[in-house]
Amino acid sequence: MQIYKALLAIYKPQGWWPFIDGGYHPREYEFPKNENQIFEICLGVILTQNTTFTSVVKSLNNLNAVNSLDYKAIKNMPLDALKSAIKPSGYFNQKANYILTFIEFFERLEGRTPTREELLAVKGIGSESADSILLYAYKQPEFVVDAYTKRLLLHAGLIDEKASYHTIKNFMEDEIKKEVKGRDELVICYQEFHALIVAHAKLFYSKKPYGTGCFL
DNA sequence: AGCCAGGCTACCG
DNA sequence: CGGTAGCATGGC
Repeated sequence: MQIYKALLAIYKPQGWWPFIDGGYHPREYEFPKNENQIFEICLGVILTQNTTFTSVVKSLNNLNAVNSLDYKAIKNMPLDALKSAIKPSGYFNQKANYILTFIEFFERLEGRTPTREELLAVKGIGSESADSILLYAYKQPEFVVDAYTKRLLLHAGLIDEKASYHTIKNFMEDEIKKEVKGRDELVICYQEFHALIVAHAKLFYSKKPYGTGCFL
């Protein structure tokens, strides 16, 4: 929580998850406001796997340009057109299939919030994507662990080199829960904390040796 | 030129 | 189980 407070003071609220038509929305936590925005987040989560978000924005804009930024339209796109649209995000063959598979899952939900186990059973959705979808699309208190989180915590001496995703996630959630009470407050803290880690780590944990210049 | 990006699956031992 | 090759484009 010391790290969280320091990052928040320096970088300010990040306002994740950004939407392509509205960008970031710091200090506004009522998003997503409708089913289309929920799906846009899920789509962004899949596209951003091992990819920069700027590349994802290009893909989302490509889809939007052909009026296909919703799950019904994507389902009706020719597969090649979908692959072409998401090409900037890389792994377009895999991701196109992941997206179509996810849409079938999303439709079967009929607006219901999925469980973590259900999400993990969808091909293309691993631990980080499941938690990102739950935290940002469905406002569930699930901390998102990514490569940056592990690098930062390792450099801070708070975790072991071989700590698993599950171990790191539990560590973060336990520490945060000591101080943050209330479900809504927890969700906001998880959302901002992960976003702040990314903002900070882009600057100090992208190049080896990781952590060079980190002032935390 | 080479490394990294807001990972995941399949397959290996 | 843990470990790793393959996936692919774009930016620096």
